[in-house]
Amino acid sequence: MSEEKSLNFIEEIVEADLSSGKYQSIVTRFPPEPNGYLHIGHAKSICLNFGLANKYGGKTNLRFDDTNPVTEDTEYVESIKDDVRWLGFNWAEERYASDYFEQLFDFAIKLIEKELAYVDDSTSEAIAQQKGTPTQAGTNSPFRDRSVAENLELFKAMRAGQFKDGEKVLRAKIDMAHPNMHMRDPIIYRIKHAQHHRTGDQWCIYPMYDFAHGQSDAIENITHSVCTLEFIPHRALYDWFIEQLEIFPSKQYEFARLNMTYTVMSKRKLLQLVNEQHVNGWDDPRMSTISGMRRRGYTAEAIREFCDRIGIAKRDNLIDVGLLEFCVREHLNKIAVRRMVVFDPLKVVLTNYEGDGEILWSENNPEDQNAGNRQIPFSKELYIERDDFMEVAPKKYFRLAPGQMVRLKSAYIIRCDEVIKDASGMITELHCTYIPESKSGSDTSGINVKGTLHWVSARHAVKAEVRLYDRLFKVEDVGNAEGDFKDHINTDSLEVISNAYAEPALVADSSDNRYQFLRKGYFCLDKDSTAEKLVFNRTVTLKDTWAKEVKKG
RNA sequence: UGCCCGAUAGUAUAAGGGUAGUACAACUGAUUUUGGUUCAGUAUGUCUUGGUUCGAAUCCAGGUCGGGCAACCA
Repeated sequence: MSEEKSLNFIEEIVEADLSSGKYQSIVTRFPPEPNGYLHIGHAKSICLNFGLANKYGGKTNLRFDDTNPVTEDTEYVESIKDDVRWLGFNWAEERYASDYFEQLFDFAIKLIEKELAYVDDSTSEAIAQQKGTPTQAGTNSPFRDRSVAENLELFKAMRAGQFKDGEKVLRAKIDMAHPNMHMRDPIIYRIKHAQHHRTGDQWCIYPMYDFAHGQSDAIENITHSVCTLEFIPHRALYDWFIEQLEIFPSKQYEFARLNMTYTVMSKRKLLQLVNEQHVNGWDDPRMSTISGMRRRGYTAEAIREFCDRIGIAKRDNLIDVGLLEFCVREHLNKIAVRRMVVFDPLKVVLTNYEGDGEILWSENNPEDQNAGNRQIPFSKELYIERDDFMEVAPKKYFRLAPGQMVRLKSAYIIRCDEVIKDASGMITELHCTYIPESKSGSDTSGINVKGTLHWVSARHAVKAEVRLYDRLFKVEDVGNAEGDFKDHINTDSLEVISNAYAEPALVADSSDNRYQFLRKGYFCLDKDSTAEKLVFNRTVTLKDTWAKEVKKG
């Protein structure tokens, strides 16, 4: 008996609509504006919209809400399509609000004919003035009572390009005293002599969001139009247009957008980070964009799992970025092959080791027997991690220290005999003895050690660059922190290790390969890699209870 | 001061009149050739005041607190 998973409030609505017979099947849509790259907040919406259709046997359209030519671009269209596909979703149809410009224009004509829209010559300042305030009713525009004929003529003249930007707008005629500000004769068309990324210079008037979104939903027979909370006050308008235009009654439902600790989640801010070069582009691995997370090594499975776990509700939320990292680790632990890489090398000489060296074996992934084994060369001179040694070790320190023993992973137990320093007192190498009977797999030494270290053979090591990322912001709630969000940027969010030493089995060929660098974290190949130099991104660290212990003191 | 949303452990999210549960985070311990993984366990919660009811997180009323709404943005 598997436990029935509880439904979120939107699934409940869908199930009710299906069981009441209101709909036989559902149609949803994911409606990005192509003016920026998608971020993890969009992933939540994508998983919701596509997830609903998948679960209830419906379909989802990808619709670009491209009604503002000034900010939009095909570069964004392409990136958005890539990201949605990468996340693992297939849209039924690729649509554009701009596909409907002619139809939308006709809708506007219909409204004018019904005396529900008028051309207004007021300046934008005057219109803002007329709107009133939330607590104060607005006032009518002096152009509100133009005749249908005059409105028709003027609106067509607007389309024909007879006016300059801002000279005239088309407004819905509703109620300037309405308690909902959005119902106070909202602007539905404005003049913009601008090149549109798809329609070129075909149009010089463009519909506003409120006059495009709901109608586009209706045209596509969207049954459940899911959006975020800030559109709640728009719903009245959404419904009003559908009713007046007598078109398919799509319904809008709102859920709370995703906020995440140590992260900004607005296209405007992300754009600013890119433009002002606080990061290296939209796909910088520190960015909360889908493309950034992809480059960093997060998997689509992990992101989908995350979206599933955070749930859907209507209250504002701030999700711990740690949950995302948990999902990433959880997936990577199962699929990543293990390799040993030393970031900050300290030479170890095995004084009693004779011969040219030998080949040892180690498992590629202890979580997955099918992942097989690999060969690792072992020799007299090795590198270990500098902070895996302490001259004066505290209690409970299981790593190397003078006189102390540790196991080298998949190799032998060694004991530290002597610490070699240079003139400045800097430790340059460790002289150790190895225990021949302690070889992994055939250990007859009877020695038990608490610590196991990763290592590489000095002679066989391969150099690689490793990029370590930390959170981009220093404060938890960036959105509500004092001052400008850029004041809180973590200037130490990128650390580059240009000469890490890797075992020779680390010959990455694709960023689809996921690695766990033993005791270090999960890594993937970066696109900056060349034949001469491999570059790895740290996707996420391993959980580190020892570091926590040290911190506690 | 108008209209609209919301309020359950630290953070999220369930329970739809009948035992407040789950996950992450935290903390104990066990296992471990990764101080990883896994496993076992602990602590912490219904905004408030009334009402309805045998019984309220849930229904009703008042309050409090938080958020949104006055772009020719979406």
